[in-house]
Amino acid sequence: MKALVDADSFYVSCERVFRPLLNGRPVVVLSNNDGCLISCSREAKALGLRVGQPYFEAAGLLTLHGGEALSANFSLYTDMSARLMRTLERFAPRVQVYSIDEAFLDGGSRLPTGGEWADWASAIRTTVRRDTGLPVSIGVAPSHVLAKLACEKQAKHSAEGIGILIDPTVIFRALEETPVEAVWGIAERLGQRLKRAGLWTAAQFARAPDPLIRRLTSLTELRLAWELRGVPTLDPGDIRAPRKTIFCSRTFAVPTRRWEELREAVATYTARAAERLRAQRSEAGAVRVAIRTGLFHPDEPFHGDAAFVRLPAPSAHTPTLTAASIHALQTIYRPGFAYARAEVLLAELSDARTHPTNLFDPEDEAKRVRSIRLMNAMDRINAEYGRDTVWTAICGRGVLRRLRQANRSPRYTTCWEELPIARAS
DNA sequence: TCTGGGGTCCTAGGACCC
DNA sequence: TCTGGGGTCCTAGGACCC
Repeated sequence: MKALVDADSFYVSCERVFRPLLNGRPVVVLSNNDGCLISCSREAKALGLRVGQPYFEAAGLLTLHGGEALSANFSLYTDMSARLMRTLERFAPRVQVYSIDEAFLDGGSRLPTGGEWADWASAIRTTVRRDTGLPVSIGVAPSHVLAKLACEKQAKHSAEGIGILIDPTVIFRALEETPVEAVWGIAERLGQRLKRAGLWTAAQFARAPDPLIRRLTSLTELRLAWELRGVPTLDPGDIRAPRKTIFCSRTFAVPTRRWEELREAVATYTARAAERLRAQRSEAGAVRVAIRTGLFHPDEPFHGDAAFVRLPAPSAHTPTLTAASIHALQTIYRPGFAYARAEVLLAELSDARTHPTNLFDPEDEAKRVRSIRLMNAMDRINAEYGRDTVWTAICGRGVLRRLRQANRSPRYTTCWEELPIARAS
């Protein structure tokens, strides 16, 4: 049996833990630059607001109903997520962290059987609420996709916040009531393709012959069908496992035509990505840089391009990676365009601990060891005294580094200066 | 005026090899 | 008219997730 634990409106709930006055009101959390909605409270959803919607479309309605929009505070959310996952580890031998706000708990000898699933799930909800302040919904079923369905279709709509899909007739009824594009892993495009072939509901999809599914879609969707039949075929992975690629990108608060500013941005994103690279003890074998102009200005000429550069040897050394990414940028930059976004991708990652020692060139090897020590020192200083305490000069302090964040809450749990203060009254 | 930032997996097709 | 058969590796792009 699998259980999916999913925090309700996670980012909004994190904010509410420290500002209970936000409870019961329409609240949204915004993406970087206060661009889009990335989390909506139940009350905000009731107003018709949706994740992904641009903020300027939602602002009026939100104000009208006494709502509030908060800038994203990822330091807070990341820390709250870690607290949530630690709490869940008390309830199952195996916890697979699937995203910042979801985890699968896997059945084991410590889990109850039969009719006790609801009690077990209920205990999890109570404990998480007490220890972290976060509301969660829980779905229990024989496979990951069914657990997700139990969570989305039943738990989220019930007062208890718990959905159980174990009995085959109950499962089948739930599948009949679920449109095929509401299945986890099937979105609009695939949904249309399946419906054109007559598969309108999750039940029809699950019962379709394998060759038909395979002809219409890929292997991924065939596995989904098996999951809906109650056979686990998916390994949802764990976000704490080492990443295979590391990505850092931003849309600029103000577009730029200047090479120097673009170079600063690319250098900065490379440094950020390299920091995460070292945190997971990896090295990158290649760097990919992409830039593009804005998407929403039809009068501005469009240009977008990407370049992939392979390094002579895998590296986690920020200056080495930066030199590669700036070289890549040089090959794609075209003067005169108003660039609105840059991306840096570190690829071909390998384990830094297995980097072969260069026995034949002791000098080169000594240089490599020194560079690792330097990077470690930089990371430790920035961890202790704040992210931008030391940085490489090419990153600059340019305008592109700043984001619009009109309404960011304090980093209540990760910054001494911003701890909440309790006063006796 | 104002539209995010991460990831994963799969497939098709091109280039190349013998 | 008729133009092999088997492989690998790489990349772009599609589709999905939160």
